[in-house]
Amino acid sequence: MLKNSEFIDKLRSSGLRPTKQRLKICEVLFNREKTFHFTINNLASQITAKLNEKISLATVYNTVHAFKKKGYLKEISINSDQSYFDTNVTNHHHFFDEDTNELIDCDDDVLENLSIKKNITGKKINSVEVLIRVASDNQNQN
Amino acid sequence: MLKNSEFIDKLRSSGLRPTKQRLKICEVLFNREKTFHFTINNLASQITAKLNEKISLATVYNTVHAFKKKGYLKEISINSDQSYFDTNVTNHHHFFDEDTNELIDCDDDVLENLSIKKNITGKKINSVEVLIRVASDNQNQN
DNA sequence: GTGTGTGCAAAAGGTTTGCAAGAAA
DNA sequence: TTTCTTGCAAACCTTTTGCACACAC
Repeated sequence: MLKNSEFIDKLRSSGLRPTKQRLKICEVLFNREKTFHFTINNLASQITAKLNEKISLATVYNTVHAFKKKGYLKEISINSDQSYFDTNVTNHHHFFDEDTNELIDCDDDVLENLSIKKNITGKKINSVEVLIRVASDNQNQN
Repeated sequence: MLKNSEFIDKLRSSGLRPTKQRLKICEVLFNREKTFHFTINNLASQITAKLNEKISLATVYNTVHAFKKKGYLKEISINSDQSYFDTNVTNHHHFFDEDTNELIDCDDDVLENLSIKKNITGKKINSVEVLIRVASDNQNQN
């Protein structure tokens, strides 16, 4: 629940100009109690719905990528036709509900003592992502 | 290292007609010592290279999806502009080398005692995928 | 003023689809 | 002969790009 002036500071301190569009996007992304997951289209719709205003898709893409680069957003790996992002940038994992295409955060106690015992020589680990795919219990798979 | 007649049986028993194209794709995918990772374009190139023959991209897509559906292939979740598949359909995890866009299988001892302690109510777990992104140790991330 | 950001439309790139011709059963 | 499969091109959809205009500094 940040104020507009806080967004302006945040952007400026990252070297991003606080433009009208970026502030709108901040408002939709960060001015809420809980973190959440979204796709670009998803986000564009929310901007239109919440703010009664349209921002060019190209600008939404630009901004989301800029925010990701600055560490304000995380991209989640799912095989899907579109990219999912998360405003929760802390280290955590996900359930993916294949019935609804919904992403759900894992609580810390879902995956206790996950640890990587070995690594590729000469490489450093950038991230460890666990995705647990779930579906309705009585669903016919085929 | 399967023979052609084995592919024919395998396909027929899955309800897939053993067409010339599917057998060629089987040959490239399964007639080798080790399992491997590929993208569709990747696979199409290998078909052209190894068999000196071109198979329509649409057919490659069809076949790969049919094989995935039958459980002969696994799709790997990576945020990338294309889909990665694995001929190793056993339960295992991956490193993804962000420098080279290369997938590498995790040995079993990389992730010991990984276990899911809780699940979403009313859902069953279809899969648990761990992706460890790595990059060159001295790479400047920005 | 200078450099960055925006927005539109067009392009790109991977994937899917429609449909007619061909092959398997 | 009936059904499934192939192959091509076109369609599709998400994402990226080029460029002129506008805005932040």
